[in-house]
Amino acid sequence: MSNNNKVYISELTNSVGKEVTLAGWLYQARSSGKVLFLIIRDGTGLCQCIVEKGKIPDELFEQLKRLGQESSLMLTGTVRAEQRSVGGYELSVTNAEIICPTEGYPITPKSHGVDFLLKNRHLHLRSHRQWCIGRIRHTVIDAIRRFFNDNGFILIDTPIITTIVGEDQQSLFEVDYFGSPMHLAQTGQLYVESAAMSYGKVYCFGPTFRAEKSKTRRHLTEFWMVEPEVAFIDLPALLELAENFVSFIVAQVLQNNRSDLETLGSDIASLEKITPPFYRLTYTDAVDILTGQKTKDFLAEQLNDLQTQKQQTESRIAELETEQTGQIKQWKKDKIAAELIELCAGLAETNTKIENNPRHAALAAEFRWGKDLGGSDETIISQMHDKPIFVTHYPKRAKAFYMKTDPKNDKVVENFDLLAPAGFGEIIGGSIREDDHDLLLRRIGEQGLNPETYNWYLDLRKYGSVPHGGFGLGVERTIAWVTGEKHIRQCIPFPRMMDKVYI
RNA sequence: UCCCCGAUAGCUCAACUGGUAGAGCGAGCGGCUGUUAACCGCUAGGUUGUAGGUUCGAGUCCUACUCGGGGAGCCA
Repeated sequence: MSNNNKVYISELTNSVGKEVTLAGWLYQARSSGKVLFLIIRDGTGLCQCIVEKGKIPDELFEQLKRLGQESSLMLTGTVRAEQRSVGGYELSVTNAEIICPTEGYPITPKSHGVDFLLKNRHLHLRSHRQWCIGRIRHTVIDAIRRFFNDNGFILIDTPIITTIVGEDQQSLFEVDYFGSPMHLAQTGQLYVESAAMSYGKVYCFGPTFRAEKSKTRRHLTEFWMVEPEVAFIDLPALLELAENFVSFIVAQVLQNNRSDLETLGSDIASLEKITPPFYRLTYTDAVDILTGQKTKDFLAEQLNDLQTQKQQTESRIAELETEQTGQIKQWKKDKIAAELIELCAGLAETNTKIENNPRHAALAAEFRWGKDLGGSDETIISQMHDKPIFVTHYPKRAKAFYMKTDPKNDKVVENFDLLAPAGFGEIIGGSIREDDHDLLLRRIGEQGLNPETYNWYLDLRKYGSVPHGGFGLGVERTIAWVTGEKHIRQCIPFPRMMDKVYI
């Protein structure tokens, strides 16, 4: 077969009426006697290919009819616009070449469990949803680089094997470095700070490792983080940078991945609202909100909604169960059974929320100034807003040693978290850094860290110290928020979770 | 670290208070010229996570363990 007319599915719009060759994998196949409907994927999209008996040799028709899912093949035919077809185009096949016939591909077009799919992650990446998420991930990462590169930032690659504790000593991954204990980087921040004193505006972007014993939908032990750092910046300007940055990422995804977002069922209308300015709250405001009547009412209303939702689901389940016992076709029964499984899963989730609601309400009401905001507190604040929220000026004792004490109030630091809206929670943490040598040294001591390890970091405060600051954005959390994907593990090709690495 | 739930065919799940282990998908064979997770007929496919216990009898009850899911805590 000649490869001269080979095109990608994404380019079919330019080939209507022409004879072309597609090379790809069989994603799905249906047959209706003398017509085969083969859906092909080639990495750029899906295309339904029509094979009619009589238009190709009989022997080839029989081979194609028996072809298993994920067989690789090349199909030649004429391109036609077709509304009914996935992607909007169809290929009327005139010739075909089977490259590798496949039998027993484990991931079928039916539903599968989480564990099974993670064990088959190397194959699951081919599935349509995962493919869409991967394309959005690509856009997010490209947008991150583009934003900083176009705004005068210099990329600095920070080390992965390191001696310093950037965040928390409990969550370090130890590495045996020729007999000496070292660990994997929890952040590149301290290194980008020194680079900021050379270039002014810098960022690092790479994998980050945290051995947190957190088994939640928002945690990975290996994740990607981008950390800009700017010399001569104050907190208001840093917030402005962060909101422009996040808005740019969302805009790029909306521009480049609209069909992926649609496939995933993402909330596009909400994403379109993500423009500066974002909401700004101080930690103290947040505490007032959490302990105030508004939150009480909000949670009570939410509980009400959940109860209604629960009742609706339950009556629907009862309805289906009655229907199931009647005289109906077996396939119809199975459809009902499948719907029931889905409804029951939804019901379980609603029940968990109902169970958690009073607990979260109690936690919020009893919240006292000085504690770090818990996961549920963040969720509540984020649910009460339709745009991202900056929470600034946290109590000093809940935060890392390098954050600058607020000159106007020495109980708080000049930091911020950015909470994504609609209950998603934190995607950015950042701060102005302590630039006074003696204050920083004291903070290092207070945290029980060894000052000698930080000699080079303290040097930055000895030789031309300037006000500076930066933040870190979690890539997978951002992708999960933008796509509406429930679990962060779907947002990285090969996830590493607490106690669990599949492949 | 704690709490809750689960483990049955390759996959997703049934099997009421203990009584012969089933269905769909997938696989194989056959039918159907416009299917959208197509449909219809037939066939194959199981030591019910592991180890013990109770019982005439255990997928079902009890104990321990292993693995998984969800949540809490903790944490960007």
